[in-house]
Amino acid sequence: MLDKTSIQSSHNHKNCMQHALQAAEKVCKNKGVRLTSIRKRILELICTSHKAMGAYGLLDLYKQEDPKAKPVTIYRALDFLMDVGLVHKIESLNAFIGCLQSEKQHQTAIFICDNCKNAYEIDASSVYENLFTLSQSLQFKPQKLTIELRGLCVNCRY
Amino acid sequence: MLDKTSIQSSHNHKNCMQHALQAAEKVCKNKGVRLTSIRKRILELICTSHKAMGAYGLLDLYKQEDPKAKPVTIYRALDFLMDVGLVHKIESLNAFIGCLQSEKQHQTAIFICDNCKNAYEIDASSVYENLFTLSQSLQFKPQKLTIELRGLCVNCRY
DNA sequence: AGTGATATGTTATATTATTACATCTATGGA
DNA sequence: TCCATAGATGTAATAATATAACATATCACT
Repeated sequence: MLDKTSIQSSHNHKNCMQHALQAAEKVCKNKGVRLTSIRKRILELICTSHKAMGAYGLLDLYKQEDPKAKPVTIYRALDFLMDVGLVHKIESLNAFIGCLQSEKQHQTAIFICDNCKNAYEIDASSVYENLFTLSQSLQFKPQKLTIELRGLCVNCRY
Repeated sequence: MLDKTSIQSSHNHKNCMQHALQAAEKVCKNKGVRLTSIRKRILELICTSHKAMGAYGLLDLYKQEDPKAKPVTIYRALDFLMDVGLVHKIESLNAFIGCLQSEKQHQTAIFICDNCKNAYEIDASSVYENLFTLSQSLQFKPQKLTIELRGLCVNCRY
């Protein structure tokens, strides 16, 4: 689970990334789906930083290794990774981040710094509870929640 | 303020819309900005239903009245209307809805029915409080919140 | 090895949004 | 009233994001 320390610029990102990738293998195994080499590589590329990445940015990177890659190559990998819960789309940016807590069931909000572009997924269960209650009072049946906060992170706010 | 009754298919939409348009005039006057005829017409088109509308859908409608209209015509109007708070973008749909409570300061969540495509903006102040508290604990300075729930509305869930 | 399901390759195109620059219009001050 | 100018609109081109359709390849199981 992401905690307050991981939002610090100082956190050990190598560990952070390694953990995400190991979790990915585990999650795919459990679900009986295939983390093929393309999919794995796209996930790695996303996870190299906490910055949200656009599909075409990923394509540019991936093309360095496979010049014949096309947009659909990336979108297919992203669709898979999102289905499995290894990647999330940030709707307000049309961009993607790696999920650092893919093993656990999670109810998260995404905090996006408009200065450094880092995006952090933070547990927000109580916010979900709140929204579920509100849904109930409207007799609305929620299926997918999007909670995104744009602003300035602790490293960029001053 | 939108309340539980306005999510019913039965609500009187003519009133609903008229109210939104009158509020728009007021809001623009107060802010000293110009609700020109293009802008007003685009707002009217958005407000004719509670369904989220894409920019190109609006363009098609608007072209019936002004065949020379271009995408940028619509996007400029939408940008203005969003700045003033008369329209909101639904990020998860790349679509727009009219704001029915533009006079009041508001902290809302958007409930989107994936069946009938209606989208309702509902007061969610307590959710905002919750997220502000969470932000504080992360020393994150929030500037814009996006809260969207996709699911099934009371009219479509059975 | 054969079969069916899943994944990938390839081409084309759809959808959403912005840039750049020209022209027009509203508004306030001389 | 006329001018200056800021804001609004016109017009063309293009950027950025995403999907469709169909062919081929690969995996996993028998």
